Amino acid sequence: MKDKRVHILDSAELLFAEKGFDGTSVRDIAGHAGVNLAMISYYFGSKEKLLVALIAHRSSYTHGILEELNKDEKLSPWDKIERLVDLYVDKIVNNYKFHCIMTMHLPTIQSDDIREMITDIKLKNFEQVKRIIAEGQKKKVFRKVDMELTVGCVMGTITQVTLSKSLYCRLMHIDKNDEEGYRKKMIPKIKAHLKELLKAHLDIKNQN
Amino acid sequence: MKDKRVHILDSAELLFAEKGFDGTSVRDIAGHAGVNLAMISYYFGSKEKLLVALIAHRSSYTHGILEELNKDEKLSPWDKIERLVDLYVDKIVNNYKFHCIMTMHLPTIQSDDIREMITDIKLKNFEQVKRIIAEGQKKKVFRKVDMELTVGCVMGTITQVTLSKSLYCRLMHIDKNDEEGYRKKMIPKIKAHLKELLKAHLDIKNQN
DNA sequence: GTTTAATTTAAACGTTTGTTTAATTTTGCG
DNA sequence: CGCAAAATTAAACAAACGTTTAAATTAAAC
Repeated sequence: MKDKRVHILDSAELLFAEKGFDGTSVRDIAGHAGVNLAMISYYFGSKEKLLVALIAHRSSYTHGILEELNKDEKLSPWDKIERLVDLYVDKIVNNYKFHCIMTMHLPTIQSDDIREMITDIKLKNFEQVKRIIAEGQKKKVFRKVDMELTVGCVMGTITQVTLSKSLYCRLMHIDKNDEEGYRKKMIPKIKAHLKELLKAHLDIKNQN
Repeated sequence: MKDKRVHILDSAELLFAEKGFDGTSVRDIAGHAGVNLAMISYYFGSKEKLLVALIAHRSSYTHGILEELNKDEKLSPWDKIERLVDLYVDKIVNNYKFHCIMTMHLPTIQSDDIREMITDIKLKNFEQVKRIIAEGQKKKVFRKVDMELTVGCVMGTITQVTLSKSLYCRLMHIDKNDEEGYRKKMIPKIKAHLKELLKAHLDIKNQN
């Protein structure tokens, strides 16, 4: 059954996100996935290789979408910014468990291979976003901004709200256990805010 | 010697930030601090209580500074925003190890007490910042914005750049091992970017 | 139906974990 | 000095860790 591999990966994702890589034991994962302890070594080789498999499994398709968005010549720079915000907010909020692992636990992971792998994925996505901004600047629609920090701001805002979920639930009077209600309220809020923010920040007319 | 307590706290901070709470053993900390393993239990009681002591030790003074800034009636809303950015960037970048622990590892910490403690600290600081923005809105200098997300954006940007340090070093062609050079270049960059961003975002004249 | 390979299992492996113990050394005070 | 309290130590503790083993079960192929 191929299902078992996926079961293990799903359980690992959930537990790594909640308790961290080191805070999660192989027994935890096996128990949660309902498989024998030894199956994890049998399928993935080791706990660390399980993490690698998880990352590869989850981060395969993002880059393709960004590339498509970039190539679309029918869209104006402002359109692309809007789509970009939608894309990232949806992706991160809906896969926030995986996003937790990628951002929170990256620095604590000792394996150089894994760190390198994650950095590469991030760098490639970064380049795509930079190209969108650069295009807007070339067309004299966007003003000159610090591109790295502009991207960092968008990513950082989403990450912040995602990682400090319980904090923002308290601030915004949302029940933190109502996963579905949280998304329904939060996603449009973040999208609107980021679009507004970028509009003010990037608009060449707001030069100061 | 009181020094030994501080030694242990410093080592714990460094190692928790680098390897995470669960990724750091009490033996690691004792070894790094140059003290006997049993001293940690002797002084702090347990590994978890050591973390509590660390948090209490580091997060004592921030709130006072924010309160002072808020009360200062000689400063305009824009002045306060500038000072706020300076304050936060300096604080986070210079204490980025502690900041790592507070943001990255908070969700993975199982103890409800500690989580509650950290959330409380963050909430209090949050309220102070919101009051600054609210004051600017009352004085018709700032426009109406989503306050929670505006604060989230500032915090998120700094956190993003701080946590993904190695990524931003690669992006900005800074040697990631040159700690001092990194700060010298990065701190003014982040400050300038955030001030510019907030100027565009908050200015009542940029209504759209 | 027999044989071979793939899967699944319980048990055990040697380490490492956080914490405690009990003995020893250092310190502060009369 | 003498002596009690505090600090420090090496050793041991049981529990949990990631991984391996070798036997048992299931699936696939001929």
